[in-house]
Amino acid sequence: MPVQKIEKVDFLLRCWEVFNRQGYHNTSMQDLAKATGLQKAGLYHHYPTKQLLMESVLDFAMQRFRSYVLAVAADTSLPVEQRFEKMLRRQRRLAMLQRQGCFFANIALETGRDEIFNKMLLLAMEEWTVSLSSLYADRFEEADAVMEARRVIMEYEGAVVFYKISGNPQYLEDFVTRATKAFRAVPSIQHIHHHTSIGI
Amino acid sequence: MPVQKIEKVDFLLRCWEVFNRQGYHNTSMQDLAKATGLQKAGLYHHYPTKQLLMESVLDFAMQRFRSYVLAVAADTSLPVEQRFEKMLRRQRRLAMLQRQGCFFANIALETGRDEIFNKMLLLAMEEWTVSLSSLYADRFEEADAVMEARRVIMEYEGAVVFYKISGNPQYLEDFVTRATKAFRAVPSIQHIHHHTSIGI
Amino acid sequence: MPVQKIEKVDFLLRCWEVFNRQGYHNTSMQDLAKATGLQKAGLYHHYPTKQLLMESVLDFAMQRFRSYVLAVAADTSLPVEQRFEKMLRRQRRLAMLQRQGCFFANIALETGRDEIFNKMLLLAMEEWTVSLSSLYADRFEEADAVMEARRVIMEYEGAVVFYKISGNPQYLEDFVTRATKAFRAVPSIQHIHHHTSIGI
Amino acid sequence: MPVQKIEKVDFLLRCWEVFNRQGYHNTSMQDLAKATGLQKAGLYHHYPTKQLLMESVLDFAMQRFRSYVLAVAADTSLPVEQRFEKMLRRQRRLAMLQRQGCFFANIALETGRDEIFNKMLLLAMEEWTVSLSSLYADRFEEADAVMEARRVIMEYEGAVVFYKISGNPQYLEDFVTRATKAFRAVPSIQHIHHHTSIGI
DNA sequence: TATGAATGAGCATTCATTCAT
DNA sequence: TATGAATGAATGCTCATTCAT
Repeated sequence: MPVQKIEKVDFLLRCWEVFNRQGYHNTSMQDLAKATGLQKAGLYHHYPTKQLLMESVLDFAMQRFRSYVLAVAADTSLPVEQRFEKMLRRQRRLAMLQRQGCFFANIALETGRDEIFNKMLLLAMEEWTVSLSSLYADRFEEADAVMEARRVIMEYEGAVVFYKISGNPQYLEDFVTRATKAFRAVPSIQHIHHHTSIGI
Repeated sequence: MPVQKIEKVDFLLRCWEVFNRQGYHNTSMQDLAKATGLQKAGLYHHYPTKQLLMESVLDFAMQRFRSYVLAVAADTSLPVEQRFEKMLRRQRRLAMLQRQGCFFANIALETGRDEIFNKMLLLAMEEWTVSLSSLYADRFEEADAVMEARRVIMEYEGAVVFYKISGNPQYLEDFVTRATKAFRAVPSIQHIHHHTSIGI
Repeated sequence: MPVQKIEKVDFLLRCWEVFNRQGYHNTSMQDLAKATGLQKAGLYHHYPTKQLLMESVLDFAMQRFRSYVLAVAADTSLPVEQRFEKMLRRQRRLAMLQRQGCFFANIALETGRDEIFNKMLLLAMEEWTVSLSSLYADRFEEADAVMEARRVIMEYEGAVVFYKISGNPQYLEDFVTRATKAFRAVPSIQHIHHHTSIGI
Repeated sequence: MPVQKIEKVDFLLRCWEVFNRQGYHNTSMQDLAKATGLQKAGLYHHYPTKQLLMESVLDFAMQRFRSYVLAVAADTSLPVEQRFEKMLRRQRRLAMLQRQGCFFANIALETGRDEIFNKMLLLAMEEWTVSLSSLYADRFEEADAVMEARRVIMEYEGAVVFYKISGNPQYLEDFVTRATKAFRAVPSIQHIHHHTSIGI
């Protein structure tokens, strides 16, 4: 019963854990009630349907993803390369929590055809892309940066598939190594721009 | 002797369609009965549990994937580049059938944590990797070919995630274009070997 | 607060009737729903499984047996012989309700090998034995009183078997007559004690 | 498939074991098929319904009971007391086979109200009574012998109830001891008759 | 004679949801 | 606001039985 804000966060966190572990359809309101300590009817007091509850959870998951992963990209106190690697490492760590993989992809593949959460999920994926592309913008032009960011996210999602069915974290580790090395291999264009602007 | 109401292949195909459309947990035996024209109890005459039925469906899906996608890699009547592109195009076409994406990834992300189909799924992904790496072997050494094949499959799976929540086939199209171009950009080592062997 | 559709005692009584009439395995939750006026799902709100429901019913049956049959043994307002006969008559009456016989024996023979209700059933039989032996204590020493009580209960259970397959209440009637006569034939040791104590 | 006589006996024996272990309602045709090695449809080839199959099994059980237990009473090569004890010992041994108790009583209490096997069961119980009373005829007049035989059978059935829920064979052992001792305690009237007839 | 396939009804149990208090 | 009680529909699975071959 989220009377205070802190309790609401805790409530959504627990729901997120259950949905992430069991999937959307395989999670019952009963499961959520048990996980949160509320009565089943209590859930309906706050969220009129399971679907709307899930939307709140997706929203909550995006907020957490933003502050834990995406925020790294904006942390200008670190050099770009370090920010890039740190982001990927955090994605990886997230996927390995109880071997749940990527929450967004889990729900995407399970419910994509139902068109039920697609709007939120696509927004999440696009925000992620924009965030990561802000790092690639140091090395590529705008359009290429976005494309490369999306490509790396795709690769990550695929790595998660291999990880999830094998339980082997090496797939994720290799992904981070590979992507980071590739990132470092591209020379910064910021530098060039700098020189140019100074030169003139 | 067996006076079946439906051919086994046809039966499994219909089940595959339903599972692919609705996912494992969200598909009921009733759904499968309706789709195949059998009674619920009739399903149980042939498959003792839903899980074992799904295993047969996974097996069937792998066979079809083998003959429709993986077989292309072995078709030496075509040059390597054409085989590569043809394979990816067929993967893409498969994903776009009723916007179902990749059957293996769908089930992987939905049931991965249950460890229920992981063995079969991992075998499928590895066979796919081996098949695709046989094309990369034309450009890379053994180890690198495998790694590059796996990387491309991962990218494909990620592209499918984007496709599934957006409905936009461009994600898949771009993937095919990108991967094919990258493949063509790498010079064949067959050529070099040839020269070398002749040179000596 | 609890806005129940049916009183708990009434609910358990109806379930007891059904189980007693049809046996454990041959009674479905549907049968119990119909008999109690609840929906099937409603039953599960109160009892998580059929087995646990049955345990509650067994408990309820024991309580009723206690207050209807066993209580007679403790009613010191009646002479021992009358209490003895009254107890047996009440057992008999119970067995003849809808020709159901002895609930405990019914369930015992049906589910005994499953070891599912044995603990409760044995407790019931032992309590019954203790209760009846308190009357025999007027005629026998402790150990013999218990043995004789158990023997008479056994004879009763056998009489019920004959009654149940024949529908002929004479078997039960004869049992009551026989046991009562035998009881009366044994001289009270209370009496002897009396004389002795006076004699000294 | 009882092609030969010996196979039919074996078939019925296996069915008897299953019914005795699981009860009538809790035994499925599937269970019987598995136990006998026949196909389910094969069972229906020989017995049109489960109920009729059970009737054959009851018949078979009675035959076996006759030759294993009741036959002892007719074995005039042994003195009456030994025949009596031997009969009870065999009953007891039968009840302890896999702790199944008395087949007739099991089915009686489970299905008695259904009136479905009562005719056969009552015949069995009466034949048993007659057989045992032939031994009591050595000690009692006709009517008393029958009554006493019935009473001892009842006591046995009750002992089986205690045995089945406790698993403790002492209940059966005590029954045999008690009944045998009581039998021996009654003087033979054969002797008296002899003297009388000779005397005149 | 024997059997694999099939079925309609039913099993214990769970679902998302509603409602009176 | 919170909850115990209730529900109609559905879940995976089993039942006794039938039928074509």
